[in-house]
Amino acid sequence: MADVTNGRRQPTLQDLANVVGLTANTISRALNDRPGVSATTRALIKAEAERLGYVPNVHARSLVLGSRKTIGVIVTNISNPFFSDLVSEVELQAQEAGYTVLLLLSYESAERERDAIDRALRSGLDGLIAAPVQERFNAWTPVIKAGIPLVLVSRELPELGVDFYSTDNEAGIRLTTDAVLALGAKDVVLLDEDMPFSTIRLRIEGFRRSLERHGLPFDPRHQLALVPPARSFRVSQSWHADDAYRVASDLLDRGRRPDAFVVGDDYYALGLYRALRERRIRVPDDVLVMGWGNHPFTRFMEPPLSTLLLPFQEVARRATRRLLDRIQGTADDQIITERIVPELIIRASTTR
Amino acid sequence: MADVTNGRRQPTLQDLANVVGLTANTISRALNDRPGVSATTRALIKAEAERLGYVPNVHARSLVLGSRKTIGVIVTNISNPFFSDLVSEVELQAQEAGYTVLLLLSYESAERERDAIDRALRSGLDGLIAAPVQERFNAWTPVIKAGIPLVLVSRELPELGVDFYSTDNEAGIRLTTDAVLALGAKDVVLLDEDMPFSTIRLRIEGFRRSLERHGLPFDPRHQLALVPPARSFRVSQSWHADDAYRVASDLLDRGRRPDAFVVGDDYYALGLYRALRERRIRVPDDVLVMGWGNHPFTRFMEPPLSTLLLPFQEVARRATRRLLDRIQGTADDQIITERIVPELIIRASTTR
DNA sequence: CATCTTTACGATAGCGCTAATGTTGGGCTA
DNA sequence: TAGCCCAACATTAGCGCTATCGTAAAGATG
Repeated sequence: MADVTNGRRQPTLQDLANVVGLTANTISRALNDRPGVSATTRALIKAEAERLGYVPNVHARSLVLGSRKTIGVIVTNISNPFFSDLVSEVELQAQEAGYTVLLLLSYESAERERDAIDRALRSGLDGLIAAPVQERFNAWTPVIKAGIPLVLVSRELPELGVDFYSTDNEAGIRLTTDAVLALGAKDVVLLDEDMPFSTIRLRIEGFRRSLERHGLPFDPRHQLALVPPARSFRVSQSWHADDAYRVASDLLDRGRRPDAFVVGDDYYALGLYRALRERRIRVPDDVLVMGWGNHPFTRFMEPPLSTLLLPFQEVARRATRRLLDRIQGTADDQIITERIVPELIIRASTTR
Repeated sequence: MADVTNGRRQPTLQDLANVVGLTANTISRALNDRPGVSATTRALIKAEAERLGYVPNVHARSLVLGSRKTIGVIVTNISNPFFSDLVSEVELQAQEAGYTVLLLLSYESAERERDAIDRALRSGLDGLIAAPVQERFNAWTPVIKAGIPLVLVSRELPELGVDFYSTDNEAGIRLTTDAVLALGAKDVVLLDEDMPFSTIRLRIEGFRRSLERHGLPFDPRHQLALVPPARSFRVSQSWHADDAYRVASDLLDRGRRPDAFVVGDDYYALGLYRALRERRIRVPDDVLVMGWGNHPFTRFMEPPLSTLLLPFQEVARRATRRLLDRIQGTADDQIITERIVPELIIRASTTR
């Protein structure tokens, strides 16, 4: 077989045209199922393309079409099951729409986030789905300026004026807190991360309101146990559980004996369980424990942990659809803010 | 300020050239720090580019340079901590080398894998890191044909003749099995997935050899408990643990009382623990349990699970470096096959 | 002061593709 | 059979960038 590619690796449209005896344009129309080619030549061309292993050059195609059929996803780390589920679902949705996914990780670092945004801009993406690291929104303004559709998830930046999809943290904390209060808990402690995220602030605020609705006092010194921020976001590690173990142990050793714990992450419950077990405090008899996130191991904890199923798949689905609508120009010009209510999962840790 | 972009969204090199009064060529040289521009004009150009928010068009750049500075990663699902760690590390390494990462998921489906490969080829990637779904290698030959550097991880396809990096499954199963045998176990059961992967075959084979080295018989009907393949790979779920629970319960209810379990995934140990607990079989007093993977929850199981730390980060690091070497043409033409030995982590579940 | 070199830039071409516009010839109608 | 239409192709141009070569002016050299 003659080398149609003139020594180049991949055959081009022109190579195909030379072989078939037609012009590159016709080949392009044939392969992309555009009109203007007879059925027989179309078949011939497709067969020849297959035979030569022709793969269209996306660089050229992207250049002329102005699109790469790629959306970017910026999240802090995919070791967090929430984000891995989110990214998985985005990939699935994008793939079905003929888009591929560029993954950029920020590792909870503002600097890395800035870098990720920069790389996203330089990658010629059609759109971007992002869970921002921080409260400062101006890191994202270049994306807006560049006219690249942006949809935020998980953490809101209202100043940006872009679509936002998230799990409903307020509804979530209300569901979990009310569940233990309904069982008669009078002294509930919220064990959560000590970070200045809007999500966490919303949780604390919602927690406070739930207590007050039930006529219970809220004193931050008594009702809050804050876990120092995690140190590494690179790998799936259990520092969360460790830190929670330490914080819970301290609290218990200071003689505090709440009758219920509500936590901001299932991993905290893992550490909390150990602290309680060591002190022979029984769940649920002596204390109720309510998780957050429905991590895969929670069903197998002893006792099985009541927790909150976060609808991250649904968040991802809606965010991706919205982004694709924006990319394809089929979106209305309204700015959507949706918070999807999570689902309470009651297991033995809050059953009496 | 005059609209230099003629109504287009993003300013181009030409726009910049018009503003500064030079040619696009000079602008390009200035911005990319290539010689042929005086220091003063270079500074001027950069300042102007900054002012106008100029972002180079990657599509055009990729077309002329023939590279997109992007590597693809094909894995089955990122809900598996192994793969999420792998992808994270690849992203980190790639990013440091100035590359971005395109994520493609195959969900353990041969069909989806084929589609992912197809999309990878059409995405104009510079290279590809992949954990194949199946044993059939011909799905990957188009990648080789297209001349795109490919590095496999986790699952080997020797016929392809490409670099391969993995954790050492044989060494791993030897480490875990020998650990329980060293404690005097005489009747060990391997609880593993019932799938035709080379990794699992290697585990079973290594398990058999370990038994025989210790003068113990290996009868598949007694020493093997196989868990049906997982049903969904989309989300982080605990079907693994469920299935293992069922298989272990069956085994125990048939009256089998092995003195040690070695499992192929920490999630199996989670289900196994429950099956044992329900039958008041104590770990480690009545039976030893050895995990696999060092999932973040294992330290907090009761008793803490001995397990195997899989060096997925190291695998990712080496694979990425090798791929980048291949892309940049700095690799020798040898085909590397490396298996990195995992690290045994002894906890209470195998302590007497 | 003629010649050579160097610096700083411009002019041109082309990467591989698609969109827009031409061109041809065969079939149809009146 | 003149006139028209339309399917099936070709021709041309251009997306935004970089590489290559060309050129004018300034400086170096004897």
